Amino acid sequence: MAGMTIKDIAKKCGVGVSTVSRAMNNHPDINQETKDKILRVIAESNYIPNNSARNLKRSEAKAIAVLVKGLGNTFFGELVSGLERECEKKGYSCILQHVEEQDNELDVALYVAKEKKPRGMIFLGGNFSHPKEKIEQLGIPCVLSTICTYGDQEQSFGTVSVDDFQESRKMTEYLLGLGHEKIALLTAPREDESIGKLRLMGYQKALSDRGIPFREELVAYMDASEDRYSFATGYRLAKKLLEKGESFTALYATSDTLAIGACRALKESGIDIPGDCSVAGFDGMDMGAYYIPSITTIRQPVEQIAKASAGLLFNMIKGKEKPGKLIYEGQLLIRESTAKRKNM
Amino acid sequence: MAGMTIKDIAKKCGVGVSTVSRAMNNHPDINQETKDKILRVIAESNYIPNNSARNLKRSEAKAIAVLVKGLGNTFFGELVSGLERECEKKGYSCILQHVEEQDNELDVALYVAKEKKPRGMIFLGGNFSHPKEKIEQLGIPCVLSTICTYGDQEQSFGTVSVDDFQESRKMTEYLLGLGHEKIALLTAPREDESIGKLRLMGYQKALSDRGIPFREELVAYMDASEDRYSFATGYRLAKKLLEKGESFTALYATSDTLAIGACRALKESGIDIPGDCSVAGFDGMDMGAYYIPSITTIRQPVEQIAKASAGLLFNMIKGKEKPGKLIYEGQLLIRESTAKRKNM
DNA sequence: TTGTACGCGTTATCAG
DNA sequence: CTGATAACGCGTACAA
Repeated sequence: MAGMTIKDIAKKCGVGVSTVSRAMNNHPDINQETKDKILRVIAESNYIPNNSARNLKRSEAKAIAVLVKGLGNTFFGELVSGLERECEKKGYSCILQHVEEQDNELDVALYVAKEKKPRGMIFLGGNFSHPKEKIEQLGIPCVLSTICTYGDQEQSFGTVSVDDFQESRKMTEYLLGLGHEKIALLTAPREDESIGKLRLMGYQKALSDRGIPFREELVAYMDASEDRYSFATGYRLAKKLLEKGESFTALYATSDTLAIGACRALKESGIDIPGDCSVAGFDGMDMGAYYIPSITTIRQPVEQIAKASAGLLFNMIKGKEKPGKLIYEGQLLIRESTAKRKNM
Repeated sequence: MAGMTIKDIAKKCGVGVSTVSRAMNNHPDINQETKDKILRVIAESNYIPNNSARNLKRSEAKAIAVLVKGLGNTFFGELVSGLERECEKKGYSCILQHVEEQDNELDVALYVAKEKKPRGMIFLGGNFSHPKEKIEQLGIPCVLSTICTYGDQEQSFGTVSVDDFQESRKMTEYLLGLGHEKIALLTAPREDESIGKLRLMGYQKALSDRGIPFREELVAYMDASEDRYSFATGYRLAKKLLEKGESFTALYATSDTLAIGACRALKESGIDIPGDCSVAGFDGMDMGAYYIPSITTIRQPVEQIAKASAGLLFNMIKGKEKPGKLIYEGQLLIRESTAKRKNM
């Protein structure tokens, strides 16, 4: 039977609908025997409770929602798994919602909030430059994971991430330490005001600390409308740099995908990695370890970030904690794609 | 204001709820002026209709659901985009639902069917060996995309894919044509009854056509409980083969991810690709093109499959077409990772 | 063209 | 411990 409802089950068991409801939702006030019987009948009948009706009725679900913008970012996978584990521990369920690259994550969030009534929300990906007012309209605590916002203003949401500025600086310093001075940079669009900007600034800071002038010609910015963090973009940007005839002995891409795309472009120009040019990425994606050469990168501490994000959010839900900024340290993974500059 | 309902909007506009409903749902019987006014008020008020209530009330949504099992499979991204495009053309909306690797896709399907009331469903990924009865309980037309089921029994669902048997045979023949006779194979668990089995059979067939005996020692099967199509698995399986001391001049992995993992393992053993050993994959993932060396593979015609899947499903919905098997041809992409056997 | 009233499947409240 | 019944917010038949 297809369209079964709680009523059908009630009839089958010879009880009232509320008793069935109690059985399903682990309510305390119910006789164990009746409960067992009802659950058995439910299992036999392939009955599936209607979630729409549930959500409609329920004032607040014991759940949090996780909004993921932009798939393909493999490292979100791990993050999500970690988040799910934490939810389970707390007895919360975890609503996963994907947001298309071109969609506005906050609009989606508003819908999800209304439909699923979660008690809190975690955002992965996206730039997240939204008017404060609109965020507050959500009416539930929010945590941005992996997205470190630029600036220090009081925020209405929590934030858990690495310090993109410092980590980027760390990577640049590592490359400088290898003797590279002409370091090409592949990065987010000029307009970017979050991660991209911070990573760019970290790069600039490291240079200036060494008294090396920042050279705009060595930076390839993504196109705001067309590009994403993808292999193709990395390839295109590196190609562009090469065609302009820029000379550099290292290339630092602000994501591992970009780095891999760039490697291909370098290879096609007959440039050996790391012999002629070192290449570094950012994120610590799985696949960088399997690439040939394996990619030097900054690994984001995914488990920690997941755990901390969930922890912060749960505390915010309980009113125990105010939205704050949590920073975790990334790990510089030195692999095959980087080496000392030749002729030093 | 947070919890706004259709009533609030009605009050604000001085009209009845049904008029508001009509305005929102593009009903014909409504005065253009009142409609405009209502829509304006809605926009100003940040009102969001409650989807749970909508779904509860609506008998059937003009939508199809797409269930994706196992992210990480980059090539599903393209497929989903294609599907979405086709839906839009038909005026359908497209409900995307992710299924965890360890979850049962059919259970999820049952939930989604009940909650969102789509008119049809498309399944991506998974093995899909489910009892016919349970599938029929879904009560709506289903299409498996990319999953070609083994056997020829009459099915209750449609199927759009490449012919995994033939394509696998094609790849093996290509490798044989290069002079390779000892071809290692990285493939699905022994228990696999769908894609994995077909690809294995294609490999065997190609060998036997040439009178080359099938050698079990050259095949590395995934572990049913632990492994997936991942870099790590490819690495592990190739490593295992190497450690057993098997000698082979080509390695055919039944997915590009496996192939890339295997490349890494070969490299670490000092084996040059394709100099000492050719490597081939399957699927036509983006990243295979950027790998060094780029990976020879069978490219699945994603756009065609997406288009055909949607087309078949819509026809099944309209009752125009019975569930059937649609086969598309894959494309052998010869890239850098394969070459003629040395010393021929 | 518009408004009123009912019901979709649940859960929660309350009286038994 | 259990059952009837009132919401939840919306779409829609039907009446106006």
